Amino acid sequence: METMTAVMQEGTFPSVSSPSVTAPADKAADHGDHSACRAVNDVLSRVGDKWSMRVVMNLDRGPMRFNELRRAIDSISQRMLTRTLRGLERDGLVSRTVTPSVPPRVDYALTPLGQSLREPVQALGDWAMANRAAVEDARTTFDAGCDE
Amino acid sequence: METMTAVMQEGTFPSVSSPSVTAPADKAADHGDHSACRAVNDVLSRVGDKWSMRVVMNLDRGPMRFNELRRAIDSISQRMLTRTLRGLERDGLVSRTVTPSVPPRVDYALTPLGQSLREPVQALGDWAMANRAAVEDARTTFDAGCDE
DNA sequence: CGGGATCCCTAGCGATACTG
DNA sequence: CAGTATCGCTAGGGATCCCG
Repeated sequence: METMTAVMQEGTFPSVSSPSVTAPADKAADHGDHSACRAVNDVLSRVGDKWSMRVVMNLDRGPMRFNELRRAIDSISQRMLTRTLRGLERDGLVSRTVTPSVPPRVDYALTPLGQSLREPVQALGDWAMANRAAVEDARTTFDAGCDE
Repeated sequence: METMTAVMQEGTFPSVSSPSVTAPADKAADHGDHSACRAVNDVLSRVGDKWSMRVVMNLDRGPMRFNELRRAIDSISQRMLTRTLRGLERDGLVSRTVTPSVPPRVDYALTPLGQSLREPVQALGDWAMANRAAVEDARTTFDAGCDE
């Protein structure tokens, strides 16, 4: 077995409501809500994972079987689909339903928790769509200025 | 992302390896929106990166110098801070300002683009905070049922 | 102080091949 | 069909030393 999501120890994340944009030189260290940071880092790992969100997005349209998902995502290897689904299942984002028929049938579906995750992820997706041009442009500019 | 090969020598920083844009015009891969998927995967990689968001969150409180950031994030290595900042700068999320004084001074700050990213990320952070108990519970249950 | 260059170890992931 | 198991590669990332 293995630990899929690397849990870290400290840092800062939510509750960043100190808009002292012009006043540095004070405490530089994070203010320690360790558990909060861990949770955020945790979900970020899930989301940032190469395949998790692809799976979630596909599952959004209803339950799917293993190879159905495999074909839908297309470029994913069978190994990674298995591992990704296990991770999502472990986190309670996806449910796994086995139907012991003659060819065994397994359906994967989003749990309510999984569905609720879709919303903030969608927001991030919207940001990506809205700003990808800016980002790509910045990249081009940066690369050019670096090499010239 | 295709032009990022000659810029660095030790391996270019983040980015999603190859978003499965294998060329065939049809093939009925995902559900249509290839470019959208690529953009989302892209930003997801940034966000899911171990350090990027930590840096962004710290920078939210105003410009900071290199070692100031280093101390703030604390567990980050100098190498990763450099690389993370480069990546964020390349994507236009962070600006780098050099002041050629006797001890050289370099300030990093969030660009407007970087600040705008904070919002959807915050939403994700909120989700994490709201559901971390559910996730941890699911994990415990899963692990127990798996090993018992 | 800021950051490039090296060394090296580990996790992530893809490609088979095999099983119920 | 739905996995599990094994191998091997490479990108991620920590530690260290060095330089302007």
